[in-house]
Amino acid sequence: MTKSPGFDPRRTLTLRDVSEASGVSEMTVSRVLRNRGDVSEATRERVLEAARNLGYVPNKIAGALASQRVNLVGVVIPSLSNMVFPEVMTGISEVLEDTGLQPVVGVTNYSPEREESVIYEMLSWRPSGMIVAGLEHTDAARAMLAQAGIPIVEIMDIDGPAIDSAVGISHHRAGRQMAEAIIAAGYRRIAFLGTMMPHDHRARKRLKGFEEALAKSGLHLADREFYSGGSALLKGREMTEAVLTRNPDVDFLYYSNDMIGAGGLLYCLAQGIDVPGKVGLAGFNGVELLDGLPRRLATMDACRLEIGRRAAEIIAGKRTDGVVGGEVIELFPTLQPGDTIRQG
Amino acid sequence: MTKSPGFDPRRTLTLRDVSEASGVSEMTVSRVLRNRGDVSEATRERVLEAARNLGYVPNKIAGALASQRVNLVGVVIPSLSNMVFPEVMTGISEVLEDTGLQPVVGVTNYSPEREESVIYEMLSWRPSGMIVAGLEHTDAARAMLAQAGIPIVEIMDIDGPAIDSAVGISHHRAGRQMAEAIIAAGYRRIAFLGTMMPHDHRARKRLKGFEEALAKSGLHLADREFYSGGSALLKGREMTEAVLTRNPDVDFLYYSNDMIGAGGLLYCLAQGIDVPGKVGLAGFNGVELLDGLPRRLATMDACRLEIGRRAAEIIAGKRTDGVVGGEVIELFPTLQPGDTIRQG
DNA sequence: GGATGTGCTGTTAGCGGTAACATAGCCCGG
DNA sequence: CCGGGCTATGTTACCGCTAACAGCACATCC
Repeated sequence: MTKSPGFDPRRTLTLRDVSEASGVSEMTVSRVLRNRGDVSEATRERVLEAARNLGYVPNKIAGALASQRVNLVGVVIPSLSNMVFPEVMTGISEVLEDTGLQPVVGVTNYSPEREESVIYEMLSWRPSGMIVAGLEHTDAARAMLAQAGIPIVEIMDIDGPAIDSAVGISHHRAGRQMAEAIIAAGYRRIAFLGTMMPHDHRARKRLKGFEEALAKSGLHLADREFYSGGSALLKGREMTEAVLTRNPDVDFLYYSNDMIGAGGLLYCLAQGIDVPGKVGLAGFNGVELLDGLPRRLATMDACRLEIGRRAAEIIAGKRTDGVVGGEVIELFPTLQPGDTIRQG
Repeated sequence: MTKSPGFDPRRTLTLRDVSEASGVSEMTVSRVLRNRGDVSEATRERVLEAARNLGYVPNKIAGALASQRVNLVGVVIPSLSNMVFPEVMTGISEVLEDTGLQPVVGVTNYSPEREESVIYEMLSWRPSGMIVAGLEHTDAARAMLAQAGIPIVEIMDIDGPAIDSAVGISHHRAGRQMAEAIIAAGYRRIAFLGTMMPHDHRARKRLKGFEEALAKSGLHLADREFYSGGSALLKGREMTEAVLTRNPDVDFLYYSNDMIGAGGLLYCLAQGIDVPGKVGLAGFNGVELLDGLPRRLATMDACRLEIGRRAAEIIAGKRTDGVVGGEVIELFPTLQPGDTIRQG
């Protein structure tokens, strides 16, 4: 027994069904449904009513093939679970909302191979544009994107050559700035705690900038600790304990993201360690979560919302302009010292 | 000046281009690219080489239209930013990975109207199946889904009638169980702290079950506090302070999610309140984040990963089976007492 | 030797829409 | 009363690919 009601909608509906039900040509129905071209008010209503009664849902596959237009924007990001990309998505959606464009996300889990295949899949749907996180891609992926003939925006990072357009911050500079602030505050025995993912290029660039700035002041990392997987908050705690046990005279902990930084902060507070007096702490991203912690962790916001917005604007704009040249937009994150860096 | 290399890829490539480049018919190229039907090893290689050289990316729009098959599964969820749905997505992706099916997410922000339009958009791409969070939808949305002629799986919740299949837990029961555990532990003056979103039906059902269980023991909520927006961790803190100030003799705080529960826990610890002696706490979801907290918050996991997996399995299975009837799978969350409920 | 595969490739006819171009009715001015 | 310019609708030819079938060469079997 099927669960369908009285009449049988076995075959999926097409324009023809609506056209027959309303006594006009398929073309007229198409026009009504897309609000394009002139249709008399009378027929418009007749058609809409017929469509509604039948429960007709247009077939975008056919429409897209015929019109050579697809109102989709591919968004390729490494992960959904770290609070940073959802916010980028929010920015993108906000802007795309009233452009008729729709974002479609693909997740790569920081794997270049997976990214390549996600990009391939997406391009095979012939989207109107692509937004891809990062500047590092396989050669094949880069080639596909370059040849696609649609606007491409690489986001988050601008430390490197872009395929077309790019919107992001300089992670290298961000790392440097943080190091400078830490040194200025008088810390000298500085440790780094971060992810082990070889493909988190942005974390890597921050660390590089950070170390360069240390070197400029004649310093080098006193210790470093890496992790992968698991609860970032817990890992932050554990790593912090490991570093402070191994190296009790370390006076600053620089975390590659806020989540492990928060874990570290909670650990220090629980141990009664004087923060920021004896040990200073800093993370990266400016995630909302920090607002709820007992003490404000120093961080640097990554302009995530703004990056999403700008990227979407480029896609939406280019579609109308037909502009060819790529533009690179650099955003500047602000250092939020919070309460975990000594003032002075 | 265009940024294209030597030859000009102005027109996007089609099967014909590959067919001409390799000297076989379009059909043969199509067969090679899809690994379907017999093609001699010699031609297969010739075709693949030509395709690779040209940088050909198949047009799935055309393919889908011709074959009447779309390897997409629509996933409609209320939000990406609360850590619960990303995990569901993980489960879905895991299972879909090797079925040739691909998930496409749509986000509704807990708005029924937005959900309706997201569903409409998705159905217009004629996906192979749909996974939709929750059982509550507009009449129109429900009708569209029912008529679509594809497997529909409603997830997260099973307290109500499903359109087709459903995978989830009983939030009503979950609320009840938590109340029973709390009462059994000897708490009597119990407050609820949660979201204000009228469309978070699952939180609502948990509260309902919770109150019913209280009533059965002759109890009723001593206080309640609602919020919306902002950092959940911070809100949890603030709400907890508000409740405990207004009502100093409250001895248990039941939170509608782990994030505000975590905020509350941090607040209580900072205030030196005896947890779970003077005040007990419990949240809901079993998010990973809790692992990193100074004390383990009592919670109930919502089986998110498992829900995603099962839902995807139903979609993947039905496609091959052609089974019609809908199945309802109830999962049973386990109560994790943590350290914030007195041990009786 | 003719029937019967079997392995490979090509041909034809759409899939369900839409762009572009008719066409038909109507109003208008001269 | 005719040409011209509407507005409202219909016709035709695809969009790029694939299902289904057809064809052909060669091997196999009685």
